[in-house]
Amino acid sequence: MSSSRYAKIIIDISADAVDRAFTYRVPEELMDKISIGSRVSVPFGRSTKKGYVTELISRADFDEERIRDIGSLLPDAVDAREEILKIALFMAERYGSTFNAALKAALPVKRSIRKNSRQKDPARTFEELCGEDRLLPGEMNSEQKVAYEGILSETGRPCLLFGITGSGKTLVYIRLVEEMIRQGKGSIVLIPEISLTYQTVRLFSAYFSRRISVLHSRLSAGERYEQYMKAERGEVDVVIGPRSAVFAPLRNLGLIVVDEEHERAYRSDTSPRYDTREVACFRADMEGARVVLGSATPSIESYRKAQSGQYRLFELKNRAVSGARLPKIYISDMRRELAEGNRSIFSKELRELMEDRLEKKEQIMLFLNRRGYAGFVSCRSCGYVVKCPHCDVSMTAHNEWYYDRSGSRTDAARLRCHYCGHEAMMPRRCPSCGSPYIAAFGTGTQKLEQEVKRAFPKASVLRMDADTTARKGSHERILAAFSAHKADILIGTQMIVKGHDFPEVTLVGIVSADLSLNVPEYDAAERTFQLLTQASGRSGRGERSGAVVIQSYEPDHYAISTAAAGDYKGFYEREMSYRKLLSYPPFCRMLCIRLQSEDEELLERAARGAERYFASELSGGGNALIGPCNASPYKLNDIYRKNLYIKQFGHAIIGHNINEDAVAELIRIREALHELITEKYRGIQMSFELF
DNA sequence: AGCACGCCGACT
DNA sequence: GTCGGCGTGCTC
Repeated sequence: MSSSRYAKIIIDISADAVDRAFTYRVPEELMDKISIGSRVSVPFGRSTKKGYVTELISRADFDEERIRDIGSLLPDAVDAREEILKIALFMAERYGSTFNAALKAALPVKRSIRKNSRQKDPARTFEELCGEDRLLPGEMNSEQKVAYEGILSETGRPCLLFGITGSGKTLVYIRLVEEMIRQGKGSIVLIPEISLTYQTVRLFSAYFSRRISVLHSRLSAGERYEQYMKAERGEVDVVIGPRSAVFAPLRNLGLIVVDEEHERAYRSDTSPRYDTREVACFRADMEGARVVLGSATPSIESYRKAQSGQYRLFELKNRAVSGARLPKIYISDMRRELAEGNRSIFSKELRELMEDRLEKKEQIMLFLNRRGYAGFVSCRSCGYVVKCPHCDVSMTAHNEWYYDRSGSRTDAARLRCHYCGHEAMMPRRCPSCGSPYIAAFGTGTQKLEQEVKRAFPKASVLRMDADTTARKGSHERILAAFSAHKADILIGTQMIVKGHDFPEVTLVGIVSADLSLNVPEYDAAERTFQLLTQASGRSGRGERSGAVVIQSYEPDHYAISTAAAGDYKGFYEREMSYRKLLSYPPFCRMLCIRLQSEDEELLERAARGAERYFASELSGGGNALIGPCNASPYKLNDIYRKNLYIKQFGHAIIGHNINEDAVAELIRIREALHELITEKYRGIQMSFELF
């Protein structure tokens, strides 16, 4: 370190033009203080900027005359550890972001905590929350032991822990973390999202109460920073948190667990659009740690990797708690219901089972993946559909009420855009033809609630969706009320499905399985299967056995039939043959290039330009371009969006480790198109996603 | 990201 | 004549 007279420094500006290292001279007094990852202040142009030291070198690699001195070493700033720099470099390369943007994703913002008397250590808060119902794990059963021993004996490969709901994956994680602690190593446990009631969080916080850091969305920037520094200082053995926790600066990392590995939340939706599982594997490989991916419904790509030997597979096929039975699953064919004259939201089966459960004072959950009152508003005379003026989507009707000047309650329908939040009045007459026959169609959770109340007037109903949980704490309040059996029926969107344990629920109704099946994405069936499996798992968790009703207009679809049969492998086979037929991942690697601009015409030209460039320079060698096509929605917040998809399946047939070559090829294509667009079509925003 | 340099339109 | 528009290019 003593001979390092120069430092390569990445300046803290997220722009392509400066996203490279600049060389600075290390002043005498900083020579023994600066190391890789140091946060420094440097003169840049005519201003002063912050930056990170990425390399120390002894000889100048730039015109000596023009090299400037490092200004100062920033006191108590968040230095990046060398591993984090390497991860950021990997992310910048793989996901096409700037190095800076990657570093920003990986490092917390330094912010001091406003010392507020009510603020506590988040781990403590969880401990108290768990209170008397300390959920202490017991002994592992034989399946769990096999997985545990196997994971510990595996070196090099990530492990996929495929365990049905209730098979006790968490106990395996806990024992692994304990073993790591015994070996003096730290662990990171990733979960798709943190809610106060999430079981894995509760178990971990109760079990590792002191030396755990819990990162959740309610932490302020200061608290987050504090938790980060605790890990940095070696004060914790376990960090549990969402995807960003994969960057936790634990010393001597031994294990990364990715729980519910199939969840979408593991893909970042802002640049850098990283896949947490890939980052976890990269980091673990670099630091000699193990990776465990756990799921009851593994993602197609992970299961495929387990099949091809890239991952090692462990299965938990039995429920850990004896006596817990799997629910009975009914599929209601809504076409037949309609043909038989049933035009209501409920199939005959669902209605009868609901009546039965209400009579027995058992609880019901109804799942519908659309909030608001109705999906769209349209004119029955001319067919006009009310659209958001800023987005290319139909407005959703919402029922709202307010107290007018005289103090009486008034109901009013309002229209809302679920993408940008734009609101408008429900028109009384068609804005296009003036006809009064304008009405709301389709069903959202609000309308479902209304229909439930009408059909079952004596039942008490709770609704949980983005609209009823807007205020802080309402999420927990609704779940607590339902848990205490203050309501018979809980209606909700996605958010009621995730990991909650209500022993008195003996009926789950999936009001429309088709909503997620019919989204225009290649993995719609996979996501439907996961959703149905997860929702079904909510029923009959206690002593009484449960039932599930799946309503669909497409009841023979394999995603529905295999989910109903609890047949993961059957689903996997069908889905794989579909993916193969249409050349979708994992039979290729796919790069999505998103272009956007306020200028629709410029966007059109850029997309065509990219298409032509691909055709003349990049096609062949197993590459194929799909598109350009309009993104969904085409216009969002007054910005037009188009996508191009490039598939790379030249190496796919080989089966083993196809991915890295294909990814390298797609990165090459991405760089070429990035250059083209930035040079020739200024004003176009560009981002990438890798599948 | 900033900031300067540079080359064309309407104003003190 | 010059003030100022933002296209282009550079920052160790």
